[in-house]
Amino acid sequence: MAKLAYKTRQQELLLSYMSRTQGSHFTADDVRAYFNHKNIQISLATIYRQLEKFVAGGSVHKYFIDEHSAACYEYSGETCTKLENHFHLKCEKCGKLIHLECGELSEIGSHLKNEHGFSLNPLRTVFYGVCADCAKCTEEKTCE
Amino acid sequence: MAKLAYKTRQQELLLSYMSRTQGSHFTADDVRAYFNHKNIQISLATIYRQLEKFVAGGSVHKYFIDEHSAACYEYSGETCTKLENHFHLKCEKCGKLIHLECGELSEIGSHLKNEHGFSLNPLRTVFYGVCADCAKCTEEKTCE
DNA sequence: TTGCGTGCAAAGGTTTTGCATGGCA
DNA sequence: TGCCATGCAAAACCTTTGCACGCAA
Repeated sequence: MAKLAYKTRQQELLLSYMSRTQGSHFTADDVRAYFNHKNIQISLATIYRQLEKFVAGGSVHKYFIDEHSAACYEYSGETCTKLENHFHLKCEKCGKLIHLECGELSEIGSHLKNEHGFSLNPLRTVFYGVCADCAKCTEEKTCE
Repeated sequence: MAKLAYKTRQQELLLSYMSRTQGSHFTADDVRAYFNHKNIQISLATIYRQLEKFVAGGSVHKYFIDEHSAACYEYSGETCTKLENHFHLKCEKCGKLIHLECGELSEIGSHLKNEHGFSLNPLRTVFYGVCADCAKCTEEKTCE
């Protein structure tokens, strides 16, 4: 599969963007907009192609939060292991994406593996539901 | 939100389709193709609009398995409770979608609720990973 | 020099929407 | 009759792809 054979200006730009946003997620268009704002041109097609390579290489993770909106990318640098207990919770009400570090939750993975032979990929899995804030608001009938 | 105000021919068609496919999932285009094959015309726009109403009403569940492919719909009839322990596992290798009934797994929901205040919606959540068959094949180096 | 990377524009596929018409109650 | 539902076509959206050119090694 595609490798990072050459070092290019665009690749450096993308890396610099991802370093500063480490720990949060971004879309391909976020990258384009960021550089466009600084009068630096970089093609969307190139961003997609570069991201695809990083995803294949394992240093960027890709997941989808909203049905047909843009794909989310998240840079983990070289410390892939740090993301082992990293889960994504998506609130169906307010749309908030919660990054959750929870060792207990990773037991799901063990259960799925041992009982069902399924190797969970927590980096791509997004848990949908209602976050604490929205649940509170619904009870109090103050939101929505 | 949109309600099933009127009873129409197209709505009956959709219901008849969903009754026979209960327990599995389908896309909007599956419905169109099925009826088109029988020389019964029904517009895709209508299917989408009808499905949206059923989803809002709670008797149809909607989720996404493949990134930018079509949305999946699943009819639960009037027995919504039956789907409480119903989870979806999606294999990243072979693309297979596994419908899993597991009481233990629903403890994730409890944990998320009690420890993190998050109300999981298992009907929309899809667990990504590698299924038993594909894991086996990878070990034996016979697949891919 | 070799061949990968880039940029542009066009195509791809699914879903939504505007508008006129049709049909339920 | 009044309003909702339908059908068609066009639009919207994100992403991929073909092709010619540029650039890294």
